[in-house]
Amino acid sequence: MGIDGDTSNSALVLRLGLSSTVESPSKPDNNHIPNKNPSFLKLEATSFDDEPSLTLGLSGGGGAMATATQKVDVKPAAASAGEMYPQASSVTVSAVSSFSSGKAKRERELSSEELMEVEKKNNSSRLSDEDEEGVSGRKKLRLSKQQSALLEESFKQHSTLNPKQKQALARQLNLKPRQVEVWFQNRRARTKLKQTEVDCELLKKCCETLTDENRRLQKEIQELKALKLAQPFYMHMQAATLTMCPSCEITSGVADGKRNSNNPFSMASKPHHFYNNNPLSNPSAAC
DNA sequence: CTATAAAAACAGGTTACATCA
DNA sequence: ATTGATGTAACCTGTTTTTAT
Repeated sequence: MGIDGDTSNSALVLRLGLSSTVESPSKPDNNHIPNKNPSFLKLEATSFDDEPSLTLGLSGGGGAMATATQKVDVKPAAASAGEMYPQASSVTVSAVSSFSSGKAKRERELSSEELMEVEKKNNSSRLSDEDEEGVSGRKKLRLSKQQSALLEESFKQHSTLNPKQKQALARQLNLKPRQVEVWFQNRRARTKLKQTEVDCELLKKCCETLTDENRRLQKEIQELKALKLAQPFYMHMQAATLTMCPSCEITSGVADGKRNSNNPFSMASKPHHFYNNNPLSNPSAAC
């Protein structure tokens, strides 16, 4: 049984190594991110700079102060996209305390996009659908077939997006950049999950094979032990030949011959008979 | 040149909702 | 009509990388 664990472990390590190489492309691909901000932010700002809530955030100059103010006013917009902005400012105050800092960070991005998007919604039939129920809690939209297809298409080309691509795709799909971003994140995760499942199946099969092999070898050992007990004499020679596979045995035959000449019990041929007749004595896979 | 903080992006995990059998 | 399973959008948290100071 100890053998089982050992072999499967080594197989596991090997396999994981392979799978990790499969997944690797995402990181190197992300290196286009660095110089995105200037143009990206500018674009965002121009598209919605007439909103009062935005001016709050921007006026902070980008410090902790700015994030705090944005955290306050953004979330209601996200939670209730269909509602008017005037309401947002009043609702937020009560909601602020429950937001984590991480969330606030994300909302900062969302704020600009959200505002821009809500504006769009007035003329977007598909987005206005979810507005109606987005009054409380998390809203969940279903992407249309076309949107999914386009996202898939884009994902095939590159599994990560730079800000410009994200922006363009979002415009094309009439979605928020954040939604595109989330979709890609989830899509990457699904891809990885699938790959992991495939790897897992492979490992299972590998494990089964090794288990069978192990069982077979254990059985063979039992047989040989039993034989040893039954024929102590014989086992002297057996010991010499047991570790050899048939192909090796040919070379050992010479040695046997030499030894046989001196051996009063010259039974050189016996081992061969043994091997030929014993169904358990298959050559090991290694040979 | 180095140290540091802030910002952005991502991975991994989780939650909540929609859909279907 | 109800319910459990499944898929997935949205979210949270921690980590890494980049950039500005």
